[in-house]
Amino acid sequence: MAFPAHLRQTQQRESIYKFLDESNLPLTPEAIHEQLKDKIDLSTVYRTLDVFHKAHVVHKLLLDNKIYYYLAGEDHKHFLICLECHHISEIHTCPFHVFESKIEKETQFHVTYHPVELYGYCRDCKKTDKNH
Amino acid sequence: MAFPAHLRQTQQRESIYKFLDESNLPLTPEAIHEQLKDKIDLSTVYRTLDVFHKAHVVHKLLLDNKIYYYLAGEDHKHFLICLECHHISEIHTCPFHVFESKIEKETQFHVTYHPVELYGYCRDCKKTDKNH
DNA sequence: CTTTGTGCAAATTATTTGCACGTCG
DNA sequence: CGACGTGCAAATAATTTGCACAAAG
Repeated sequence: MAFPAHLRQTQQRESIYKFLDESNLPLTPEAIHEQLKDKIDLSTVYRTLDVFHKAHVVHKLLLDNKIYYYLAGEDHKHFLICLECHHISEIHTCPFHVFESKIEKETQFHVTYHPVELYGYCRDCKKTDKNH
Repeated sequence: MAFPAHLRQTQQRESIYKFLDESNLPLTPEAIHEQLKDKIDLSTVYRTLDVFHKAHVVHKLLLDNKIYYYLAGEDHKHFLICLECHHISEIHTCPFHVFESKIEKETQFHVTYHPVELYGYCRDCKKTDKNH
């Protein structure tokens, strides 16, 4: 997808945007900087992600006390997050819209997005542990 | 609700548990410590929340780059989070279970919980800004 | 008693900021 | 040009840890 039109476009922002786009999964500022460190300072990564977030270009997600960023994209994204190995994978369906409009009507709250993280244990980690 | 039976029960843990239970909304370690600072050290708050989290007694949520903790309780909880004033309120319905079992079947991922945060603008903040 | 939790202080990690300079539109 | 973004270094905030002592079961 293309770089958001209403934001000033710099080389750094483009790189970060592109990297998020290609990665396709949530990433920490650290991880982003790790890949682009010869071109971009870590503080710029933070500032850029913040700009992106305020512009609703990215969303955030919490895992293992670290903040992950991912492109908001055109439709909602949802992730399966393993509590054991911390692996994140994406799922591609969402029956949640109905619920959302119901909430909007009842509460007059304007819902802009609903990231849904499903936490649990992936197939491999399920075996290993006494994780239920 | 009662203190989880399988965890060693100390005064500090009881206090923190009780405070979360009464507050009923997600809280930061800071905020918890603020209330209990004469009895409990901040590092104990962190350690306790971590124990609770590993035992699935609490869940976490991210807002404004701060981590909030709330009691998992017996049934799922869902929150409306205002991106403007950062107010959190709870909603009490959830049509998500069906989706959850579908995912479990398809992916063999064992879902233990699915906190759902709906982000958007509350009634008051909706008026104020050019928030859509 | 033996194991596990806690306070305190210090260390580490994560995030933010000021400022001089560079780049975008 | 003039407004806004960036790098660098330094500051602040958030979270974690070591260790000696205290409390729980």
